[in-house]
Amino acid sequence: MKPLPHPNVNDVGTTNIFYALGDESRLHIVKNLYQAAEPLTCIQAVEGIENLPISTRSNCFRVLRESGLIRSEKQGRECYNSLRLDELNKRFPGLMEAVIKQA
Amino acid sequence: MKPLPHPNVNDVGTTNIFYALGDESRLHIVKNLYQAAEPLTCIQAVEGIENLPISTRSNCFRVLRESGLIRSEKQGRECYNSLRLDELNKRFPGLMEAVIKQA
DNA sequence: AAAGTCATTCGTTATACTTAAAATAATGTA
DNA sequence: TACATTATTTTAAGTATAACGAATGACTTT
Repeated sequence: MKPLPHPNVNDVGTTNIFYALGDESRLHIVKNLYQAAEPLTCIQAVEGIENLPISTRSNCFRVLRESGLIRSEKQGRECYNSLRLDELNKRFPGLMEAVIKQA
Repeated sequence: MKPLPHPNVNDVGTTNIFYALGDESRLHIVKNLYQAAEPLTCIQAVEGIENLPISTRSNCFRVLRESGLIRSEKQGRECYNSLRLDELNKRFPGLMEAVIKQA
C-alpha cells in the first residue's frame, strides 16, 4: 500500500487553503481535527456529519489533503488524519488560529 | 436602476467567506480593495488581472458581494466597491486581518 | 438621438461536484 | 486457504456550477 501524496506546505497558497475551507463538511472536519489535537480516523473525524455519504466523505479528505491542510496516514485498514498546524503556522503565521477561532 | 442586494453580515458564515476567497481572481480583488482603502470601480479593482474576461469579472464581484465581503454601489454607469471591513471585524474579529496579511 | 462607456445578464459549453456501486486493502475467522 | 468484515478509495454517470462570448441595460457625452 503506497502512502498518500501530500503537497509541500511551501507549495500551497492561501487560495488553496480558503478553497478547502469553503465547504461546510470540510470545515467541520477541520474543526474536529483541531479540537481532538491528535490524529483521528476518517470515521472519528466526521463526528457530527455522519450522514455524509461515504464516498463524499472520502473526497473531502482528499481535498483537505491536497490543499495542504491535513496529513493522512494509513495504518492497517484505517487512515489517521491530523491538521498540519505547525507547518501551516510557519508558512501563514496567525492564519489558522484566526480561522479556527471564527469557524 | 435598483440597488444591488447585499446580505446582512450576521447572516453570512465563515464558509461563505472562505468560498469567496478560494479563487485567485476574487482574492486579488479583495487585496486591491483593502490596499486602496476607498471605494474602487470594477475596472480599478481588477488592476493586475485586466485580462480576466469581462463577464467573469462581473461574476467575481457578484460572488464577493453575495458572500458579504464587499459592498457594491452603483453611481452613474460605474459601480463602486469597498470591503465591508468594519462589519466583518465585528462579526469575525481578527479574521480579515489574518487573511489580508497572508494573502 | 446616436454613439460611447461601464457593467450585468443570457445562453452555450466546459468543468467540477455528488454519490451509488464496485474495487481495493488490511485483518479476523472457520 | 477461503471467506467475511471493516475502512477507505476509485469509478462512473447524473447533476450542478463556472466560464466566457454575445447581447442587453443603464448611464453619459457629443
